[in-house]
Amino acid sequence: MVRKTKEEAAATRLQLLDAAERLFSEKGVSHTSLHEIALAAGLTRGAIYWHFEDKGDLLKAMWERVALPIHDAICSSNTNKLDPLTLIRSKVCWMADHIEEDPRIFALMNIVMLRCEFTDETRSARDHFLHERETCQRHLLADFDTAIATGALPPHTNAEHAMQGIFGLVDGICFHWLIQPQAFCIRQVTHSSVDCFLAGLQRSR
Amino acid sequence: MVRKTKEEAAATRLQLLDAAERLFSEKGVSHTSLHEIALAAGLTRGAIYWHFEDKGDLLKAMWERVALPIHDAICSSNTNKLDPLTLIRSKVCWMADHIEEDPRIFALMNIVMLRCEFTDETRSARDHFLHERETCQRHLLADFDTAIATGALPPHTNAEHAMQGIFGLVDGICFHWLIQPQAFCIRQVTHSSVDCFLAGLQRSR
DNA sequence: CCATACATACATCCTTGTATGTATGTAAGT
DNA sequence: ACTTACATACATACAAGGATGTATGTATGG
Repeated sequence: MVRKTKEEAAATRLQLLDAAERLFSEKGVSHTSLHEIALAAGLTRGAIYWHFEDKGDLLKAMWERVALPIHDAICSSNTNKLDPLTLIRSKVCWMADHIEEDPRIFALMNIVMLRCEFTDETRSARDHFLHERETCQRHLLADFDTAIATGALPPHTNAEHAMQGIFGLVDGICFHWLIQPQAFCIRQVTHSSVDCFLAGLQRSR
Repeated sequence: MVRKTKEEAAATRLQLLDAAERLFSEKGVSHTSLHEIALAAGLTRGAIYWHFEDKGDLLKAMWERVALPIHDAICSSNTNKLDPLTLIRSKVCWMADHIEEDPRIFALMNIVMLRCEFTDETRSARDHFLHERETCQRHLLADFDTAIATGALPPHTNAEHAMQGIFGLVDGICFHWLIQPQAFCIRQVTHSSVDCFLAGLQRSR
């Protein structure tokens, strides 16, 4: 059955992205062949090579599709007029709050942290990831600056260290949870750890 | 040149481990062939198959060689009679204090976090890693219990959450640093973040 | 003389990339 | 309205290169 209309082609593309997402997350990027992906989507490699340049391009496309909402959540401006620390808390806990429910986010983080070698093959996807990561860090840094400026954090606070620390904290917990999801509740541990870290910032001398 | 004596054979084995360590860290585990490893060690695949069962076994052996000192550092008993929080601090900062100097530790963490897909091929090595990881966590948990029992931390402290949090913190910072080593000083950020986290624990209600 | 410690040779299986085939949608011409 | 022609959206076929595992060769130590 050859698909013809643009809508059907777009649907095919999504099927391929779905299959790639699932297989990459289950078996690892380099251990998944394009043949397997096409098969899982009920297609052939011809479809993949029509929609994507190669495996790296497919990975990148899959990556971009999921990374967008994550990026938006963390880089969103303070529309609700939350106080600075509450804003930071809600942003950095976003991942832990959604990774259990949203299989797509789970798959992305699983691929990034456990199922993907950072190498030439994944370079373009990785560059995209790093670029978004930097944007998130800049926004978070600005949020810390605001918190310091408004007195929510003491004036001597090192915003750069605070940002790197809290970012590492949530990613590290996520990393451990992905390795052993049954070991602990990522939501609880992330929330209490973030609260603890922010409390430590507030009361530092 | 065929090597004969047991000492020479042992040296050959170490050469293979060295080559594997370097290439795995540079190119990723699945993107490094046994042929490349043998070539880098000035040998052939025959030598690898003599000393190891397959790629997974080689990875596991390489892993065990480096993981041991890390394990010892974190699971060591409190011989210096440090106060509980200082002990915890020194243990969890050990990695950040050594990863820049020791290329072997750098390679191991780089492989674990960025250059290795957690999949069937790496299963035996991963299981070993997870087992040591659990041992470290148990020791660290005991250290937190001691800290609570001696009053260094408030009695209502959740030791399990604290352990997961601080472990995630240092691993997450390590993860980010490996992705972009030039972005920040891992030692500084780790130390200040750990201090901050422990301060938060101390002054929590 | 036998086991060790490799090197070499061989067969098989994948995987990738590309080239080609093909059926349909679509737009233009008449 | 009907044909023509071309682009689209794949499927199929082909060629080439690795990578792995194993089988065999071989030189030396003990």
